[in-house]
Amino acid sequence: MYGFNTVSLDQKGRLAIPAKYRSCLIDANETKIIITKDPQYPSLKVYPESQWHEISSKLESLQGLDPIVRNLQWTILGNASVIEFDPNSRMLVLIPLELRKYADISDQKQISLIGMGNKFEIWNVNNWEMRQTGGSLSTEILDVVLPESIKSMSF
Amino acid sequence: MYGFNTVSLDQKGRLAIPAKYRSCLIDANETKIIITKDPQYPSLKVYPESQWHEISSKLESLQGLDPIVRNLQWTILGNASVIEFDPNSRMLVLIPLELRKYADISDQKQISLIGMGNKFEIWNVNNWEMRQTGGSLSTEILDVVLPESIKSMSF
DNA sequence: AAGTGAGTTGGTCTATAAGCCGGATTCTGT
DNA sequence: ACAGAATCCGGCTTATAGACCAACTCACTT
Repeated sequence: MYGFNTVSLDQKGRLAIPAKYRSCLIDANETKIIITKDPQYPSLKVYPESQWHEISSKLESLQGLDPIVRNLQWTILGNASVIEFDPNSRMLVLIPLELRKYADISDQKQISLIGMGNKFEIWNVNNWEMRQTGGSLSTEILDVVLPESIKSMSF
Repeated sequence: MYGFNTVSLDQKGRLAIPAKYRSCLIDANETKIIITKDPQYPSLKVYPESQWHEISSKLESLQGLDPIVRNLQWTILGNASVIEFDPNSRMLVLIPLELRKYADISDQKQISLIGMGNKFEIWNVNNWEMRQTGGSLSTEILDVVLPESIKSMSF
């Protein structure tokens, strides 16, 4: 799952996974994807199930009453939407309104998909453009000094 | 058990566990859940029995005269409410008034449920909204420097 | 230029949650 | 101890949101 795509959301907020990504998922025998918030930027991340399993178990094992850790857990785990799909279908997935609002795509028709190998990201077209050209985004969510324990982790 | 839900309490303070969570509990052969206070924030935590067993035994084994530890034990263990449910029903559970007051949902119709994998949390909708957007909550309970012994634990 | 595959849209149907209601059990007061 | 009342618990009905299905259009390929 690599590369850039511009696709459209329909009026119901549904996204059809592009064929390129779809075939990757099928080849890897994935049957579920998980959509959740990106803790740093106003965007969404989409993981195949196996990948999600890694992420979430790492995150859940981060114990502690540290507010930053709890924030990460809330953001990523607490907003995860698990979606099971039929490999034969078009993989039409409904992105929950809460997540659409977060990524600022609730009233957008066009959105950007960015393939990152084992996951892909969903961006507001304008925000992605700004990020590419070094402009400032409408919001940057997590802007704190991370504890060493999680600095080296990827989500 | 992942993701965000807004559900309603009925006039008597009862909560119907959402189907998403319900199926997870059934799959894991759980028949009891434990509701208790979150020591840090005005919210409640709901554990399936097996998970609770881990948490509570860790917490009970913490010996010492440290006031913070005793506080944690009082808050978490002392407020735990064990609820047995029928896997065939809607899993309607009555949240004790004391706990409803604590989470500031005693006169609320809508509440937020946040799935955290092996547990989920119950929040006042407004408090959750504030937390998400970085605003301040009506109360933050435990805001102290934690001893090393419990810093690494999660409840 | 036609056919195939992908993207998009709309409609329908089912599963789930919310509200209502009645029965049962417990607690209290006499 | 018994009766009344209040609280707790399960079932039933209705409305709605989400999942499924099918068709249409556009673009690309041969």
